[in-house]
Amino acid sequence: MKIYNPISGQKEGFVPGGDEVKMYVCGVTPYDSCHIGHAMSYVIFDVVRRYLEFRGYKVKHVQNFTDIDDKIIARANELGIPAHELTGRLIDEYFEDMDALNVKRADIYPRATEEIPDIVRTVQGLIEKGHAYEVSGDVYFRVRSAEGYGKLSRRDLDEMSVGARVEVDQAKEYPLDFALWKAAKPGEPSWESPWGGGRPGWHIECSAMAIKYLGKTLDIHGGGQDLIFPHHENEIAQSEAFTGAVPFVKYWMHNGLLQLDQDKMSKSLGNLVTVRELLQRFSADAFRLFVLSSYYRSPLSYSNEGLAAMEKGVDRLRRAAKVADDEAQGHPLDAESYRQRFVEAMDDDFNTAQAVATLFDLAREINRAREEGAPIRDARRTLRELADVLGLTLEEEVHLDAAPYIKLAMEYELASAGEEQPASYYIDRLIEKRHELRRARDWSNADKIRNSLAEMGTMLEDTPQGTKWRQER
RNA sequence: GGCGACGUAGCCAAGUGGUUAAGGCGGGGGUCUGCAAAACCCCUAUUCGGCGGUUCGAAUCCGCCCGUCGCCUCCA
Repeated sequence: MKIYNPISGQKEGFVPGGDEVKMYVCGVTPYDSCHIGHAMSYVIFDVVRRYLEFRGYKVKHVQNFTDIDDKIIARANELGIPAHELTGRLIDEYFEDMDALNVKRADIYPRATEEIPDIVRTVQGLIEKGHAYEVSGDVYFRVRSAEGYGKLSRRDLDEMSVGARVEVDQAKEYPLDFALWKAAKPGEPSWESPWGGGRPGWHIECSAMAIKYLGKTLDIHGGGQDLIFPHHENEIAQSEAFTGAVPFVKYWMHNGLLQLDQDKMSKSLGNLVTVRELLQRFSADAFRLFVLSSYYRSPLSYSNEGLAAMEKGVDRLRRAAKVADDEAQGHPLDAESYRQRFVEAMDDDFNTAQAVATLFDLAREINRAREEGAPIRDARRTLRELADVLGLTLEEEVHLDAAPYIKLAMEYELASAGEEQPASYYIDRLIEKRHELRRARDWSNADKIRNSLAEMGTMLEDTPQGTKWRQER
């Protein structure tokens, strides 16, 4: 396997440090609902994790919640609730959203507020080693003391136009020094520390938690490209300074950002689509396919048209994965070459676009073999297995409101008012009715039923095994 | 201003030195069907933003130009 390493700028062979792949993914700061940019990132790293497991690696996956920061405090104040109540609520929502997207849960989800002792210990260690200093209750990291600062984001301290966009804080020794610990202002949530009441700075909790749960050296550390600077650069600086182990991370992975209407989708710009809004219109499979049809490092532009196209595509895969096997005779379709292509693609820095293409080719081959009457059971199983590596369930998500179907069934005297069978019951009745009409060669009335159902998104297909229906979104 | 990406068919998107430039969506034609739908088959970029250069050979390497975007500030 090869993974692109942003520090060297090249794809490098993947060799984990031990038996277990140590993987850390930057989690969310829960001050608002998850949007599809987050979803994209977590889908990508979910696939990284699934693929590693598929390849036989044992993976320990840790993902944090930064559940204390300025925005959380501001938002909680706005809503008039304690910060922990806000974050608790949003973390629950996060899990619901990710479950709906079929994102596997990480092994551990540490929260900054529950790791304060370790964070304090880390800050203290950095002070003792001369990499950090305290100024009236705040503690800053001494960027100048960090070996190779800027190696991830390719920045040179001397060339950075300090203060060009941010006001320089006079308390710091050096403008780019960043806060490890922030003294609490009155009324803010705070924790005790050797420097008085306060809370952790943004970057330190990731280092403290990663080191605590995964050790001094991580195999994979993931996040959005927007985290490269300053977040990940600072994580490297403080982690390496604290543990002395270099590198802190063997393979950094950064996903390109999701764009909407030409701009990056972000909370601060307000141009976002939440995961819930997305899932009202499209299936999780369609979204995953959308994300996985391009390279994880490239930016991607969200559009409803694009998602709709993926919905059609995923439908093809679903059908191929579902088709009946019958009692086919002859040489079974061998899907081994497709599995190989899939593995080859994924081995090359998770080339999911090629992997997806392989799935479509296999689907076509399955359909063709079925038409020729060859056994396809094994091939279908392979399709499902490979789809699962990409987190695609290939299951239809049908939840129909029975009311319009009852109404239609009543027109044909197939139901009476007050009945409450599920929608599928009435669809079956209507299909039977249509059969009668077709047997009587009353095509126009038979077509009328089919058209009425189609208007509700229920599409009929006449096959040798009888009439089947499926629901379109 | 500094750093970094990217520009491939109607749309999305792989491919990064050498047989016919993946795949999806859309479009056209056909097979099947009462008609459809689904599925399958065929077609849909002689060409990879533009101009030069290196090379036996470039979408792929180099230079310049044009255009788009991200980061440099909270962000997945």
